[in-house]
Parts: sequence; C-alpha cells; structure tokens
Amino acid sequence: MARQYSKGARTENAFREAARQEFAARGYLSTKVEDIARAAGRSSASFYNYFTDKADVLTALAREFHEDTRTQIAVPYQKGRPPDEAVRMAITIFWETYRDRLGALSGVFQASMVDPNFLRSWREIRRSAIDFIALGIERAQKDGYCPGIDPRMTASALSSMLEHFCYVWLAQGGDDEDSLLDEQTAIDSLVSIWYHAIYWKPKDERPRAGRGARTRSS
Amino acid sequence: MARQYSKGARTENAFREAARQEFAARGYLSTKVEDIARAAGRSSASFYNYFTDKADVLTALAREFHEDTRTQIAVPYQKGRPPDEAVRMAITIFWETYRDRLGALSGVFQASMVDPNFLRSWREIRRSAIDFIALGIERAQKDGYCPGIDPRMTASALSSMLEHFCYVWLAQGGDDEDSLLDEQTAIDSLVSIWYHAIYWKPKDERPRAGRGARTRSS
Amino acid sequence: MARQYSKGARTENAFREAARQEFAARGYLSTKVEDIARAAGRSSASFYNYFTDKADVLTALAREFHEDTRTQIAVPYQKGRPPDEAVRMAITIFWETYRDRLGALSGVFQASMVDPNFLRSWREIRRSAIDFIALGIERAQKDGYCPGIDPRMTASALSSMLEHFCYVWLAQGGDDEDSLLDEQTAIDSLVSIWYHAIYWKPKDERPRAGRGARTRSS
Amino acid sequence: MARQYSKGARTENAFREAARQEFAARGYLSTKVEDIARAAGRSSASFYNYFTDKADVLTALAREFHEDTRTQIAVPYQKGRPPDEAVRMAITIFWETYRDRLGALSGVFQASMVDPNFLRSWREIRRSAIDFIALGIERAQKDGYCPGIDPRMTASALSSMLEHFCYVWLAQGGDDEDSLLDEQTAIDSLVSIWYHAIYWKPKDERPRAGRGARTRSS
DNA sequence: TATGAATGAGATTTCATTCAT
DNA sequence: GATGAATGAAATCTCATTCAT
Repeated sequence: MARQYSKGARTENAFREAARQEFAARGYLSTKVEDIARAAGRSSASFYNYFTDKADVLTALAREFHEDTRTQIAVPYQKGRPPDEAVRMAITIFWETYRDRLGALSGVFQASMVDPNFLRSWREIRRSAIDFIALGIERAQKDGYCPGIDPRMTASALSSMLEHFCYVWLAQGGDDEDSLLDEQTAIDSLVSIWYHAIYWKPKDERPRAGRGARTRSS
Repeated sequence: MARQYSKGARTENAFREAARQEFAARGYLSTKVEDIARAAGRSSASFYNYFTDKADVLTALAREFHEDTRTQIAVPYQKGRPPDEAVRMAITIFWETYRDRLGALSGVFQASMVDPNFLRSWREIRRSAIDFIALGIERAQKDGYCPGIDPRMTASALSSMLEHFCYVWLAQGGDDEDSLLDEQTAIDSLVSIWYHAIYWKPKDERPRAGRGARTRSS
Repeated sequence: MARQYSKGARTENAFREAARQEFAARGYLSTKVEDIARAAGRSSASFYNYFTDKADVLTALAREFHEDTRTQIAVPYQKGRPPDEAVRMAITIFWETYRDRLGALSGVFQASMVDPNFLRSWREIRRSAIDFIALGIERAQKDGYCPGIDPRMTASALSSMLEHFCYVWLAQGGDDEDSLLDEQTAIDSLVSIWYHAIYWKPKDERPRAGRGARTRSS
Repeated sequence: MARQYSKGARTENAFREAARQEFAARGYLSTKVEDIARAAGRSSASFYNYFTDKADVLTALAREFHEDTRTQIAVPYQKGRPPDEAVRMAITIFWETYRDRLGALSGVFQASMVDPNFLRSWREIRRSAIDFIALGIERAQKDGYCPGIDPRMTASALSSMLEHFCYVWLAQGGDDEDSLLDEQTAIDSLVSIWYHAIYWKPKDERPRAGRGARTRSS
C-alpha cells in the first residue's frame, strides 16, 4: 500500500495526519507548526513544501471532511424510515463524524474565531448541516407536524445544539473537569430533544410558540 | 455622573468598556492590549496599572457578568407561570444577556480554548445555566412530562444550543455573510424547540428516546 | 526633635532612611523607586521632589557615610597603641561601619557595576580605606616589619578582603544558605590575617615574597 | 578547526564567546541579549534557539568554568612542595583563571546580586575555593602553624580577598581610573599576605588573635 | 508640597516563515 | 525533497519619570 504513493505524498499525508491529531488534542489555536512537524516526525521547514500555512492544512482537512461526509448525510431520510429512527440515525452519524473528525471540525471552528476566511469555511460546513435539517423540518411540516415554525431558524438552532454539544463533550472534555462521557445517554438526549422539537402537533391552543411578544430592550 | 468617580476609576472603566467592545467586535483572541488601550484612548502602559493581563480584564468582565446575572435568572420560574411563558422568559433573558454581555461571554468562551484557567471559568458559567435548566426539567418530570430523559444531559444539550446559537447570531454575525437577524424569529425558534423538548407526554409506545442501540463504532 | 525640621526635610529624611533599608534588604539593583517610596510611606512622585534619581539617594547616602566616617578611621593608630590592638580596633570599626551602613556601602558597590559614576564614587570610598591601610604598612615597614612589600598593592588586597568579607557575611548572608554568623570569630579571623600579613620580620632567606617568577601565560 | 563542527555548534559557540566578552567588558547586568547577539554577529532571535535566557548562557559559562578548573586547583599542594611555592602557585592559578574566565566569574558574581539562583551558583563556586583553602590551613596547623585560628572563617576571608582583588583589578580596572596593573606585584602582594597569614608560629604571648573583646554594639 | 495617574522607551520573548545546503 | 539554522516582526510587560491637580 505504502508503495504506490510517492515519497512526497506520504510526507504530505504524515503532516495531514499529524495536524489532525494535534488539532484534536490541543486545539487548532494552540497548535504550532512545529508541533505538527514533530508529530509527523518531519521538520517544520518540510511542512512548507506541502502547505503554505497552518491554515492551509486545516483547509485540506476541511475539504477532506466535506468530501467524505456529503454522501453519508443523505442516507437517513432516504428510505421510508419512521421519523424517530431517522433522527436517531442522523444524530448518530453526526456525532460519530464529529468524533472521528475532531481535528478538522474543532479546528475550523476555532480558526473561524481568528481568521475571516475560516469563518466562511465554517459557515459552509454549517450550511450543509442546516440545509439538511431544514429539509427534514419542511417535510415534517408537510405531514402536519410543527406548523408555523421557521424551518431555517429552527435548523440553525438544532445545528448549534449538535455542534456545540459535540464540541463540549468531545473536544473540551465535558461539562466538568471530571465528567465522564456516556455516549449513549448523550445521543439519547439529543435524539429526544430533536424528535420532540419537530414531531409534535398542535392540540388546541397552546403552545403559542411563534407568537412571542417583543423583546424587552434594545 | 463622571464627577462622582475618581479619575482612576473612570480610566479603569474606560478600559473595561473598551475591552468589552473590542472583545465583542473582533473577539478576545484577536484583540491586543494595544487595541483595548487605543479604544480607551489611553496608552497600553496605562492598562497595566489597572489589570495585570488581557486575561485579567476578561476575568473582571466575567465576574461582573456573574454578579449581574445571578439574580435575573431565577425570575422566570418563580411564580406559578405557565411553562411556555416561563420558557419564553428564560430564553429571552438569556438572549438579551448574551447580547448585552457579548464581550464577556464570547471572550470567556474564546479564551477557554487557549487558556485552561478560562476553561474552568467558562465551565462555571455554563454550570449555573445547566443547573437551572436541569431543575426545570426535573420539575416538569414531576408533573409527568418527558419521563425517562436524563435531566443533566438534556440540560447540557439545551444549554449548548442556547449558547452557541447566541454566539453564532450575535458574535459571529449569523449563518451567512449577509444573514439579517430577526430577533423575534430567533427567540421563537428557541422557545419552540425548548418547550416541545420538555413538555411532552408519552402517548403509546413511541418515541423510544432513551433506548437507543449501541453506536456503530468505537 | 521632629519639630525643628521643616516638613520637607522630614520627608527627605524618610526617603533617605527608606532607601537605606531597602538597599540593605534587597540590594540597590533590585530596589525600585516605588519600593523606597512605599517604605517611606510616600508616593514615588514625591520622591522626585527630593532626588533626581535612585542614584541620587544613593549618592546622598554615600556622602553621609563619608562625613560620618572620616573622623573615626583616624583613631586607632593615634595613641601609641600596640599594633595588634590597633589592627583589631581598625577592623572592628570597619566591620561595624559596614554593618551599620550596609545600605550605602553595598548599594554603592552594586551601583558601581552598572553605572560608571558610581564606579568613581566607589573608588573614592575605597581609596580612603586603602590610603589608611597603606599608611599603617609604611609605618610598620619603618619599624622593620614586612620589608619589600608594596604598601599600596598590599593595602588594596587587604581592603578587598575587608570589603568583600563584610559584603558576603552582612549583605549576602554568608557562605552558605544556612550559615550562621559568629561576629567574633569573623573579626578574629580578619585580625589574625591582617596582623600576621604585616607584622612579620624576615628570619633568614625565606619567604621570598616579592620575587615571584613571571606568571605562566599571558 | 571550524570544519569539524556543525553550523549550529559554531553558532552556539559564537554566542557563548560573545557572552563571555560582553559580560567581561560591560558586566553581566548591563549586557542585553541584543548586545550578545550583535557581538556574535547573529540576530537576537537566533540566540533563543540555543539558550533560554541571558541567565542560561551564564550558567553554561559557569559550568564550563567549573569543569575546567576542578582539575587544576588540586595541583599546587600535591607534591611535597615548600609552602611558599605552593601558595604562589595556587594564587597564580586562581589569578589566571579569573583573568581568563572573567566573563563567567564576574558574570555569576553580578548575577548573584539580583537573581537568587545565581547566588546559589556563586556560593558553589566559592565553596570549592574555600574548601581548598581551608584544607591547606588545616594541614599547616598540623605542622604547628597558625594554631587557634578558625580554618573555614580564615579561608572565607582569604577567598574574599582573592576574589575581590581579582574582580577589582581585572573586571573593574583597578583602584583608580588610571591605575595600571602590574600583575607581578599584584600576585606578589597576595602571596605575601596569604603566606604570612598562615605560616606563622607563636613566639611567646602575642599576638592574641582569637581572643578579641566583644564588639561594641549589636 | 504631595500625589494619582499616565506614559515613553525599552527589553524580552515567541513564532511563522525563509534560505542555504 | 528535506532540514538545520536564521530571522523579521510582533506582542507583552516593566519602570523610571513626568504632569495636572
């Protein structure tokens, strides 16, 4: 296997892999090019033969992420699956993706705080998630569920939940210094929220969600 | 107003205010002490007469935030308010707090990515939010709502949603480069999700939240 | 007593005293103007009403030292005292002076390492000590003691011993982290060296001090 | 010569050498990292590739000094040399060492005034000198010389003389602005003092060294 | 006089990035 | 391609000193 790649390709790969690891372990912002090089067992000068920047590897990881994910995400709703199962599948996929791509995702997220280019990049990533979620909501609405809610905004909120919950538990180590992660409970909680947030039908009057009074102050 | 404070107190305030603004505008990580000083119309040397660090102002802002918020947060659930109203109030308060304290909150959040001290600090802030949410869930469960869900995990997820949604829309400028913020819709969406995520009762079998299969891979 | 001095004079005195203490305690180089001011219970701005510099107070202390000492030092050899007693007296005086004037002396010494002006000042202080010692040697030589040695060079060496031994034990806390100072033994040792270094008469040939071969290398 | 060392090793050496020179010329305290770099013909950023600190180069110089000296110092007293010759040899060695290692020695000395770590370091250097001197005194005492004196205290005093005399003449440029150094006379003077301070035998009563009256005040 | 406050001028240090081999 | 080595450019922080009140 290693034989069919050129020396250069293997080195590039080593850097990519090292970046993934380092970004996941210490976060993109705290990772120095030097750290990546050390983890790759290469010199940091060599790094610049393959990438222009720390930002550049991250971009590569993000692209990689994109390509790998685009296909998966479509799956859940495809076949006439019952909605709760679909939700569970979608969330599980997301969770696992985040976990497996921790370096890329939390990296892009962190980078977006400092570098406007990555804000754009980050938004792209989000957008595909949001689009997907919004689509699900619109379908549900056609079936009479959750009438009146704004699909995109709701999708944005659910996406925020997903992303951040994953970030907190997978990248930041949880709510507490010593909190242990029970993946099953975590996913169950997300699923429950998500499912009930969408698959409800109005009984009579309430809830009046969507008719809030003006916010208090400017 | 200005007259009853000493010159020093006013300067400290100017720095604090400037920090708030700068943190909110360009983010904590991108803000240099020099930037704060310039925004405060003072020299950066002067800054160090009042704070030891960029981290130090942020800590001050965070403390300020804490003190101001602790009281407000208790309000919504106090009087026998109908749950949907309580939810709306709570979220509105959170939203407005985040908006008004953008510098402090997004600052602490960003700092937590790079500085372990702030990770602790950030968790504290989160914890009080989560505690509060979890309490609401437990109360609801006593009334027969949302049986079987894990209150803390669910609270953690809802809190993630709140925080991150606020961060995205208030600090990051929304989902899109040109997305305009409709605060009312934003809050409505949050309220709807939140409300339905908690105030549901099982009809028959489904949904089977809490009984998920094992996740696919390690 | 305090009444006959003007407010200003008392303040100046407070600074002077504070400087003495601080210089003695933490060394001239490590003392900040701020430290002096704090010790004097005054503001550091006020300091500059009385002195132009940290160097300036030190100069004042040095002058003070000079004036106070000039008289004392002449005493020992005045009356036809036996030499060993005279030596003991001289050394005791020096030791006590150093101890009591620690701030000024170690201060000037330290300052001389960084500021050429103080090198001059320090040399002046040394010179009077050396002159005095050299004089004693010349007298001894007239009485047939220690023929052939260079009085000024020898005086320079003895003065070095005195100064540095005092510095080590009084300012630096001794040879060891936990060395306790036995003042009597300290003085006895100095006296013995000094006395025997000068009050010897050649028996036959040896010692051939003063006729050393060339030093080994350049 | 230059060829058998790697570029890095040569650079490190250049810095070391430059530091030695600068410390010797302007004193450790007045030397900036920038100065060392300039003297080494390198950038100051480069300096930090080899040393963590200005203190770090000094430590390196001190270690170098230690290693080189430990061997030499034992020589003088080895073979049944007459004491005056041994004394002359020992002092000559010390003098030459100080002269050749001026940067390291005066550097550590100056640093010890400001940095507690170097005080420790300095004391170590002193200790080996003092140990060595004290040993000589004890031997002399076994031969009936200088009974009653405290070997370590006397050694401490003689060491002070040596160090400080060397410092004054080699680092500080002598007693006077324009004093010319006659190395031979300098060494002769030290030798004479040292020799007579130790190699004396009591005739009758006097001198009463070691029986001094209490010092005057606390 | 006294002082709270402000600041200019530096020194240290870090790191991404380049370059010669 | 690879890398040891070098560095420009920045940011942080400290302190002596000044100034307005």
